[in-house]
Formats: sequence, C-alpha cells, structure tokens
Amino acid sequence: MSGRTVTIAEVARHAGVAVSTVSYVLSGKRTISADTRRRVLDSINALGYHPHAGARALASKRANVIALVLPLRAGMHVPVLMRFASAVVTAARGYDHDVLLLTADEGTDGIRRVAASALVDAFVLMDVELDDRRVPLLRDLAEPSVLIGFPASPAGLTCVDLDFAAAGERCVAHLAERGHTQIALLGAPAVVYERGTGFARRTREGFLAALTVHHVTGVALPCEETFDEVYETVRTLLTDRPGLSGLVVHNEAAVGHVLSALRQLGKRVPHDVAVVAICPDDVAERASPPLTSVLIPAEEVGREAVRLVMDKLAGKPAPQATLLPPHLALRAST
Amino acid sequence: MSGRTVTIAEVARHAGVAVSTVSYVLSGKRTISADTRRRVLDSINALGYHPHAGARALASKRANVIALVLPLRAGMHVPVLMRFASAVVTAARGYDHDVLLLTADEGTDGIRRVAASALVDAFVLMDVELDDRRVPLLRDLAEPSVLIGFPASPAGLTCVDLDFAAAGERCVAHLAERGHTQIALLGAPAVVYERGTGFARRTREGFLAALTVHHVTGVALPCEETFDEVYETVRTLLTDRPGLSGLVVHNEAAVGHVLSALRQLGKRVPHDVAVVAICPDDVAERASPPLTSVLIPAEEVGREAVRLVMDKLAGKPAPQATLLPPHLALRAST
DNA sequence: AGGGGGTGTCGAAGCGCTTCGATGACCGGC
DNA sequence: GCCGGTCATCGAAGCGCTTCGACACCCCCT
Repeated sequence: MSGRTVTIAEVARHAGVAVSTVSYVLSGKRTISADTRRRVLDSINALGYHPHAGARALASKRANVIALVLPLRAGMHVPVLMRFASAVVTAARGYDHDVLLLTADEGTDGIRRVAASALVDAFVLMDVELDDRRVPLLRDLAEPSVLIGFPASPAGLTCVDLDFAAAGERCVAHLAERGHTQIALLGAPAVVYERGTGFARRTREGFLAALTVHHVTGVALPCEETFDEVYETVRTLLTDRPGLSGLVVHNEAAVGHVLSALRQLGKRVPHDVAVVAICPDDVAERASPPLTSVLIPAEEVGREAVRLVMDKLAGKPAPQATLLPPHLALRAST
Repeated sequence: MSGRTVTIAEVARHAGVAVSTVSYVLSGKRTISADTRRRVLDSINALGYHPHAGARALASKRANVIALVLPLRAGMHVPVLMRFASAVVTAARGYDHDVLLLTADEGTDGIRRVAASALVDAFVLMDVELDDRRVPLLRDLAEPSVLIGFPASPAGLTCVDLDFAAAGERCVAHLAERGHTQIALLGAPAVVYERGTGFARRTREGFLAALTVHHVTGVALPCEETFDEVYETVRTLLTDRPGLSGLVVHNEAAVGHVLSALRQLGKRVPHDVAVVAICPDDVAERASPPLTSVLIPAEEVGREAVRLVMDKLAGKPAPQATLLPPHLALRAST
C-alpha cells in the first residue's frame, strides 16, 4: 500500500509485453488479442497500477480534468450551488474526468491560467451574469465551455438552464387552473434584478407574459430576505389587493418568512392564499404546509452541462441553448 | 490570444538563455543575475507563457494541486460547506495550488485513485465521521492530509475544527450571565447523533458540562427540520418547563422554524425567551430578530486547513489537533 | 603570477506516458 | 509455394519541464 508509484514499464515487464502494448490495452486505440489483454489487465491489478496523470496529460494533450467555476458571491442560493457541483463531479467521473474547482473571484485570469497551463480541457461555469466579463474570453478560448445560465448574448456559446420563463408561466397556469384571478410574484431581492441576473428576470417575464394568456391579474415584486421586510411586503400586498389569493415565491431564502407572515396575518394556506414556490425540493418539502413547487433541477442541469461539454470535447456540435422544462410538484399549499 | 501553447524553450530562445535558466528564474532554486532574470521575465510576459502543468508535475513530482473531499450527503450543513470550499480554494491559490473536487461517494477508491495517479499532492477532507472508513487509508498514505472535523481516533492525523464543546459552553455562559436559569439546547436531527457526527455530540457535551459550572438547569434535545416538528418540540418544551427562558439552537435549517414557532406561541424574543444560535453569520443576521450567535468560522477553518496541509507538504510537523476558539456575536435575540 | 572559491549559466538526462511507423506471423488465393 | 493483406506487437521518438553536474568567469588572497 502506498509504496512508490508503479509505472507502465513495470506493468509491461510483469506482463512480458512492450510498454506500448499496455498503453493500447488501456486506451483501446489498437486491437490487442484477448490473451494479451488478459495478461496485461492481470498485471495491472496485481501491481495496483494507476497511470500518472501528468505524464498522460503531457503525452496525450488531454488532462482529463474539467474546470468548474463557481460564483461564491452572496445572494446566489448556496445549497443549489452545492447540488450542481455535486452533480457535475459525479457526471464528470462517469466520463473518466475529474473536476478542478475555481472560484469566480479569480475572474478571467484564473480561466486563462488553467487553460494555458493545460490543467483542464474544458470549462463549466455557473451563475453567469447577463453581461459577464468572462464571456468574450470563453468565446475565443480553444478549450470548450458550457455555461449554466444565460448571458445577454449567448452567440457562439453553449448554455444550459432551467427554463425559468416557462417556470413562471407554469406557476401562473397552475394558479389560474385552481381558479385564482389575482396573484403576485415575490421574486429575488431588488439588487439581484439590478445586477441583471438572468434567471430572476426570466421568471418575471414568464410570469408577466402568462398573466394575459390565463386571464388573471397580477404583479411582480422584488422581495428582500429578512422576516420584517417580507412581512411588510406581504402585508402591503394583501391590503392593497383584497382579492389576491395566489402567491408565487421565487426566493428560496424568503419562502419560510412568507409562510410565517401569512400565518401571522391570519391567512391560512392554501384556504385563504395559495402559495407555489420555485425552489429546491427539500425546501418545499420542509415548509409547513409543504409547498407546491417548481423544483430547480440541479442534478439534471449539472449532468446536462457535463454531457454537453464532453460532446464538445469529442468534437460533436452542441446546441447553443438547452432549456430544461420545469416540473411542477403538487403539494399541500395550493 | 489562445494561440498554440508557448513552451519554455520558446521563452528561452526569445530571451537568449538556456531552458534551465528560465526554469531557475521561475523556481528561484538557483541564483540568477538581476539582468538575466529581467530579460527572462520580460520574455515570459511578451509571449504569455504559462508552464504546462502536466510536464511540471511529471518532472518535479509535484502537481501543485490539492484534493478537497466534500461530503455532499443529504442533511449536512450545506451552506457552510460552500463557504469552506470557497475558503479552501482561495487559500490554496495563495500557495500557488489549485483544488480538485472529490465527492465522498467515491469513497476510499477516489482518494486512492487521485493519489496514485499523482493528480494531487495532498488532501483536505470535510465532515469526517467519528468512525470513518477513509481514516485508516489516510493514515498510511504517502500524501499528507488534513481533516476538518474529528474522527474517534485522530492519532497520526491532523484535524482542524471549531471548538464545538467550547461553543456549547460559551452559549450556556452567555445565557447564565443574562440571568437565565433554565435553558435548553435544540440540536441536530436525531439521526445525526446516531451517525456519530462529532460536532453535534461535542456541542451537546460542552453544553451539558457547562450547566453545573454555571449553576443553571437545562436539557439537550435533538431537533428535526420541518416546521411542524420544530413547533411541536418547542411547544412541548415550554409547556413542560414553565421556567425555561433561554434556548440554544445548533441547527441551521431549524433556526427559522424555531423563531416562527416562538412567534406563533406568543413568545417574544428576547423578552420571553432568549435565543442564541450556533450557525453561520448570514443566517443569524437574516433572522428576525437577528440572533446572538456563535458563528461557524468557515473561512478561518478552511484557511487553517490549507495552511496545515501546506506545512506538511513542506515537511514541517503539524499538530494533531487544532481547535479554533468560538466567537460570540451579540445581536438582538438575547 | 597562480590558486581557490564563489557566481551565474549551460547542456543533457530523465520523469511516465502516447503514438507512429515498422516488423513478424499467419492466412487464403492463385 | 509465393504474394498480398490482416492482425498483433514492438521500439523509439517525442511531449515540456526540472535538476544535476560541469564549466566559465571574476575576484581576492598569497
């Protein structure tokens, strides 16, 4: 265990073949007789051989590593990030790749650095802003990349995300079906809209566009994340619009506060006010009552991003936009 | 930009020196005249040279990459994880290292694999359990490692963590100072204690041990994470112990529910019940009222873990245990 | 004038792997 | 029985870097 590192030459000697033969057994790039392959694989197991990643990268010009660039900026919802990251790592392992973690605060330099030093073969970036400084760089980098989220001009890029516009629309449709005619969207904090974060805006647009289609009236408001502010927003909303009976909440951190506020204002869910959330499943399930929700399919998005980046590495063309359809999970709140 | 990769040989030619001279300029392992150094650095900038990571790893037997092994198991403290991860990446960059992300579900195999393939030089593991299967492996791996959290037998390892026992003690002391004589600890879900997760138990032990020291009575209860269960726990607690006026909450996901429950039971914070939380700062600040809390110093722990692992890589001895002292932040809830 | 000890630089030998061209061995067809 | 064609394997040339020993050169001491 943990003795000095075993090299391909030792495997070759042990199996009585040439070094190149071992290499071809491993890569499958040339035909090898069943008998030789067997012997080589046995030797590999017997010696506990693992190819040296650096040597392999040097000779093959492939590091078998992809970079995952995380935002790590306040305001982005953290548990979701974690699930993305986890999904990306798991998916990458399925393609025999590892994941190098970069934080966005190294900015374009970090990306340039790891690309130039051949540390990674490709990039997956999360939480791209509408006007992101890294986008031009990615566009003319030799290494392929996939973005989770959409910048303002996605031409020449590959982007994946939940279809937030459809999610907003889906929530409206659901409330309309249930007979609600006055509804509201409580979204991200104002600062998030100002920053131009795509998903917040797109949900709002989907929500607003759906109102006329489904013949309901409604407003979209930003929503801060402290209880007092949420309470005030909800109270004002209910006072100003006595007929309001449906709420869409697209703010994970505020979901709990919204429910507390309603409880405190004497409104029963779903009897007086129906609530549908756009948030991860566990948050919706843990709420009381459990919330009907459009889940953010973190695992699915991560997996899809890796699939796309691997396609690009293999030289296959990749679509510019991949929007994953929303799924509405019915629970007790509507 | 993004043209073919520049090699050290091109830099050497451009600067009119030998390849080895460029290498020594970069590593500083031999003295180079100020004049030559200047010319070489100029050439490096002019050509935009970045050393090839694989080649460097192959020749120097150092990948300049450390592995970060994240739990990514449901039920864990997710936002804190993210901050750890971020801190580890940032700290590692300060030592000119990058971070490879591994998930715990690859288990010992993943660790063995990246170690044997020389992809990484060292390991930082998070959320180690009391009886962790990876501990024996780490113990006789040639690559150094640092654990965040403590296993049952940390002999021969290097561990860092917040001093949770002291944190529990600190909360009791604070409530005692404020004149409370009957208090309770609401901790992690029961399953976390059963799994033997160290930090949950250590907090409880610190809490219980401090009770007699500070002449207060108290109980420690596990605490689930749905609103209804939290509500029920809090209600029962207040009914059974009418004199109870102080609460310590060591469960990030339940903090919001506890406050909602108190509000609903007509208890004012801090007037009727004082609450102190052990949780990340942002959670405590966002609560309403903002909570007096012992923060979980994710950044500090991450930074310390990297410092220790770098020391070990440099051959310096590292202490077996590093416990970071808790800091209590006073806010409106006590 | 000659020797000794620093400095600063160079050349070459690997590090462990992939890949390309070459080489045998073996087959069937005439 | 010889030829062309597969099939399986080998040997050697790199990939881009670090590191070690060698070697000028200069300066100071005798």
